[in-house]
Amino acid sequence: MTSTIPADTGRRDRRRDRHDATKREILDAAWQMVRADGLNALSLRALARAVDMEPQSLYTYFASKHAVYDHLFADGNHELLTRFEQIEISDDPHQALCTIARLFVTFAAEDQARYELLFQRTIPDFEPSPESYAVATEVFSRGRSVLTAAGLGDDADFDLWTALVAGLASQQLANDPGGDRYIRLIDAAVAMFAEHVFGKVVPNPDTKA
Amino acid sequence: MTSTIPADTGRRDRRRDRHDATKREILDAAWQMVRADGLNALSLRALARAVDMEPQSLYTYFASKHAVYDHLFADGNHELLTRFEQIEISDDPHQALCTIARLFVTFAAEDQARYELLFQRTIPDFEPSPESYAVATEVFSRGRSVLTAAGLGDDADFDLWTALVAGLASQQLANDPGGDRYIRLIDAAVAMFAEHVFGKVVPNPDTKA
DNA sequence: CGGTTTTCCGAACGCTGTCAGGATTATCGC
DNA sequence: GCGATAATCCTGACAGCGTTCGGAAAACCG
Repeated sequence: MTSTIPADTGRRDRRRDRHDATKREILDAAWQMVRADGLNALSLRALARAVDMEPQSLYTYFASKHAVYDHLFADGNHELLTRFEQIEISDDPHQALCTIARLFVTFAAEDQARYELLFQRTIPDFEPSPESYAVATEVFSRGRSVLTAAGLGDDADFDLWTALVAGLASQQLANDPGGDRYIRLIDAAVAMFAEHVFGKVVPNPDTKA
Repeated sequence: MTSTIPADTGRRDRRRDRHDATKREILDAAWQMVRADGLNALSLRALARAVDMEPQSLYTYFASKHAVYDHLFADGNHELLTRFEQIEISDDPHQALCTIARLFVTFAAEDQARYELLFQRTIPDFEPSPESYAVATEVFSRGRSVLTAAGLGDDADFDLWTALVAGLASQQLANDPGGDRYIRLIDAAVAMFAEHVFGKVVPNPDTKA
């Protein structure tokens, strides 16, 4: 983090570093609050209190409340993107689908507020900025490329896939938050999907009841 | 509407009738507003303006803003319940599944605000009252009974089913509001599900690439 | 140190849901 | 129809919200 080399160019940057650090601190506090009280319950006054500021001072770092949401949106997508990069995708199509489905559903189930922010339109007029949306698009295309690598180029198949995975995630959060009632259906769901799109019944010991 | 018979018991009821009529009028205005501006954008002051009242007068009819949401919640579930009762369910399991899936997804796609209210937790601290929740439960059990009639008694199968249908609905609203990009996948999705749970491959020309 | 930029805060505006108290209105028993 | 009663409505107000303005304070620069 803190470089020991006092570079020539590092003078003007120090202010920017401090600025970004404070920004990060505010965002972390915001995450904590939305996780505790829900996405829509976030208040700038409470957020300022959490970071020991007056509410107006937040406007030094964020142009508006929506800008805070926007950075949280980008945060969440970056996190998901990182997980995509860290994970190893099998050559076996069925296995690859299982991996990616599990990745997404568990990611969604971890944090209700984050899920709402990233995948639902919970906040009245919020629309991600182009920069934040670009991250989301990157995540999306990564997921899509895994599907095509598995031999699924058809748009309808992909839409069906996203519907299936999104359904598992949303039901998990809505009907069994903190549990695994729908998470443990992932393998069966993927098997169902694979049977359908690959046309053949793939032997899968995990799906046996 | 206006009965010509001045019944003996109809004296004290007239007040109640007027009361309920105004309530209905307020709720209709509320529906209109949430449909136009989103569920969370509803304001009691704007609502009062729409029905030509002072904001405080609304409290004669509803104990709080949440109470308004609660009645909208019950409204929506009643509507869905009505559709369930009006529709004819085929004896053929596959056909029955198609019907019920189409019923639900189109219902969801019709009204984003209603969908959020009924099936997502968009409003910070809203929780339906026991009476309203009872309607939702009734809807749920109707859906479930159709599934069992189709020969699906397994809990996991039912959860997979709800996830699939909910996924189609949520994706339709999120990615193609007003369109039919996911609605037209319903038959394919049901076929996929039927193949999986009934164990046999049903001939379905639609899923061919 | 002087000058510049960044950060912070006091005050305020219009909005929100909600409560208390009184006036107005509609209904009831007679 | 009249007085009593209950339902309805409005005036006024409170605390909280996101946000803006203008100036003070602080940090940084040469």
